[in-house]
Amino acid sequence: MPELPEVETVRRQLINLIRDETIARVEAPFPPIITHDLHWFQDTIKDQVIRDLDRKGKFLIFMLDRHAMIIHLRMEGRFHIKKDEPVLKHEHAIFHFASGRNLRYHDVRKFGRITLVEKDRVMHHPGIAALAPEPKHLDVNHFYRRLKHKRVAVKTALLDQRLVAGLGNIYVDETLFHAGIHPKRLTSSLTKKQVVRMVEHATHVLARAVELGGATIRSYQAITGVHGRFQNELAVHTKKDEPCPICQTPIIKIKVGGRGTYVCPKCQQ
DNA sequence: CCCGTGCCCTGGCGGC
DNA sequence: TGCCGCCAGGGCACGG
Repeated sequence: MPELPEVETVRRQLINLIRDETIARVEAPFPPIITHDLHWFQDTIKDQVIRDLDRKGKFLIFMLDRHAMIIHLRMEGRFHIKKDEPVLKHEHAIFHFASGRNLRYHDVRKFGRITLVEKDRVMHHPGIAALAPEPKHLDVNHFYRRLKHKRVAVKTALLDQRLVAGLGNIYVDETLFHAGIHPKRLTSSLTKKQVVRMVEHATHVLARAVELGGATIRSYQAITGVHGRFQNELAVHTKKDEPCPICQTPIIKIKVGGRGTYVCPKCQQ
């Protein structure tokens, strides 16, 4: 669920809490979260200092001394800063700092992944290497040409991080609503004008959501006690049977590419 | 190469 | 009240 705005919110909040902390020890009660031999990971990360926290698409990148730790939160990964509290059921990695505090990675569904690479190899991480630019940095002509040559639903294309980075289920539904485009439309049938409009709305929706600290729906929460406010501005996502904010027609929920999708059947043709 | 499907995983919810 | 079965979904592996 965390998409670009939620991951960016986590990044902004977390960096102020962990910058300059030294990682003294790592516990991993559920080792598969870490995509390496656990002992190698623990030995390699030990004594490195957290210098910065970056983001590429939905990936968080902890910049250490010699290595970068790349974390994808997937559906419901989150972080908490704690001290001596007991380890909870869904805390799958605990980074103990020399200061006595620790950073805990919490993930009920265990979908998230943690990878450690040498700093100059970040761009070789397969997920990051394949990332397209975010909407605000897209070359619209190039994007339009790529869409022209595909035979997939536009929603499927917008979710494909190799075509455009940062959008997930929530922001794709919102983008397509504001652009007045039906999620099942084939990308090859879109006009240049529609693609331009779509990219503009994606850019705007993401920027506005970042401004509001992301959307808090279902389980997403950035850091303990902190809630985003973008959910108050959602036009269609999660709004089944509620009136369309433009034409009052009830919003319907359909499936597109296996994903739950909210649409105004009148505004989106 | 392109596209569709299934997998990972668990809490929550609907149905009875 | 309790239990069963199914759904949610980002990224990736796999197969046609």
